[in-house]
Amino acid sequence: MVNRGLETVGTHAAPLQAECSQCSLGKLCFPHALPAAFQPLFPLAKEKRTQLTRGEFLFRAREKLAGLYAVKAGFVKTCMPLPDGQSKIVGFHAMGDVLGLDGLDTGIHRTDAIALNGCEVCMIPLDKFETLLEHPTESVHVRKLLAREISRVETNAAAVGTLSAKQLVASFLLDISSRWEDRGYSKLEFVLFMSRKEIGNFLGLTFETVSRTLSYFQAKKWITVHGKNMLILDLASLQKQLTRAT
Amino acid sequence: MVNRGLETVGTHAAPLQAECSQCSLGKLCFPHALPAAFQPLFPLAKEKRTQLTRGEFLFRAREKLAGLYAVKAGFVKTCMPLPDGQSKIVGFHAMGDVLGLDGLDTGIHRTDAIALNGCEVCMIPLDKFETLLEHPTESVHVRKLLAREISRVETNAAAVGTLSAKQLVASFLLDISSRWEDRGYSKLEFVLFMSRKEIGNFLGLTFETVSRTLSYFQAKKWITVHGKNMLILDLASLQKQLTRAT
DNA sequence: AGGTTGGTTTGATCTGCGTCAAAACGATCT
DNA sequence: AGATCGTTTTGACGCAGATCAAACCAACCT
Repeated sequence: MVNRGLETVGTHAAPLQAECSQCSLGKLCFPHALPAAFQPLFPLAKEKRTQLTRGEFLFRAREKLAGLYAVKAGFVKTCMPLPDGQSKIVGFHAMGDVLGLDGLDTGIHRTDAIALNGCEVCMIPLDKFETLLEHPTESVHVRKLLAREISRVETNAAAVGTLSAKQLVASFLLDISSRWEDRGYSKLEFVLFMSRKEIGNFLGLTFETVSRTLSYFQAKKWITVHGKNMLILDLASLQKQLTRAT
Repeated sequence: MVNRGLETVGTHAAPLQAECSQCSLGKLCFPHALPAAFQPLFPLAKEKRTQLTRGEFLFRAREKLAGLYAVKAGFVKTCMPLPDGQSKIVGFHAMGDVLGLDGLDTGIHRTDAIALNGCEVCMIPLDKFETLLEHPTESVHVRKLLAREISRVETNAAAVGTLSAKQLVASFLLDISSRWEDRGYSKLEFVLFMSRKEIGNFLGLTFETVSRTLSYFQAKKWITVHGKNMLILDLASLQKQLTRAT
């Protein structure tokens, strides 16, 4: 297998292995939609709805934070600009996800948020948000949102810096699958809402490698792909990719 | 150069490039020590001081969150267990850094925190922490800490998934350098407080590659290394590594 | 001192994935 | 229908970095 500087922590490796579904690299793609924390926060802000079309910016890096956003429908990607003028996708977001947290410390966004398709978002202006925070319950919710985002990104980072191409693509599919399931859709059949290029960018791979890997999975009869239409035939084999070596 | 699925965002690449020091990959290694937010939070908790020796755990993944910790002296690494029993370092932490935020949403740690050398930490028990949060000013500080941590990890992730080995090692050195400077020490001469293996783990490289890269930098007369003793001879050339292609 | 242990350096190979290239496919236009 | 454009697939090739291996060094023993 590929070993990029990983070390085994002998002290507690065995017991952890069994129950480590929390820290698993399955949850790769979306922030966990937080219905519980999300519900109490956003109804008040319902009036501020926006429609976006594919490619439109919800906000841009280096821009002043105007408020927080919740995705109501459609899909959004967040991208971090790199020093050389390129851009790296750091997350895909769907209904129920909250965006804009990245600007909460400095008041300035560090990422671009771009609509992947026609989508609808609502926003809480910053001042309204801050008065909301005076309620301790709201304050807790926001803290949880932030902590959860840390989990997501950290897990992600661990994955991208560690796994092989096959493992990355597998965990990407599994993540989407479990997200779909959480939202009440089929976990075995869904439509990818982003291009191979975007998947590659997100995972730190080229789109050719993504394509090849999907073809490989298909040859193994683990999935069926036609363009963006995904059908998972053998979930277990995909999951095994994550624990086993290549 | 190495291109792993990056795309250029044409719309605003040019203007960003100039002022993009915020999002730069320079700040790779530590969370930003937050003296401003840190000071008001922790004096109250001074009584709970702990000494740790090399290799000791401050807390473990899957353990219940007992409180938050502040590093007073020495160095700590945080590691995320992977499904296969290995472990990936997600951060190095020094004096002034706050640890334990990763458990704030679920109440359970997702990472191990392990002392790299003899070090001293103080902690705020969870209940005391929560009463503290009733003060709006403290609450804001904590929110900023969390948001800042998101920045750190996200920037990190973008780097590890994107840069070449030389770029990664260069940005690692530059990050430590700037941290040292922030804390009032020399930015050109310092002692690495972690092994090559740990650097490799953190950056997603093997220790051999880290070693080779350091030797390469030395051959170029950009640095001098003797074991863990680092002397930076040509900061500018290291920085150029980040913007230019290999 | 000599021996052991763990970290570091350096060399020699191997391979996964990036790169270059071309063909196939799908969507949208006229 | 055909033409154009972007996306996806597939192939051939090369290279950065992983792997295997051996030598070296420092810190610690006894």
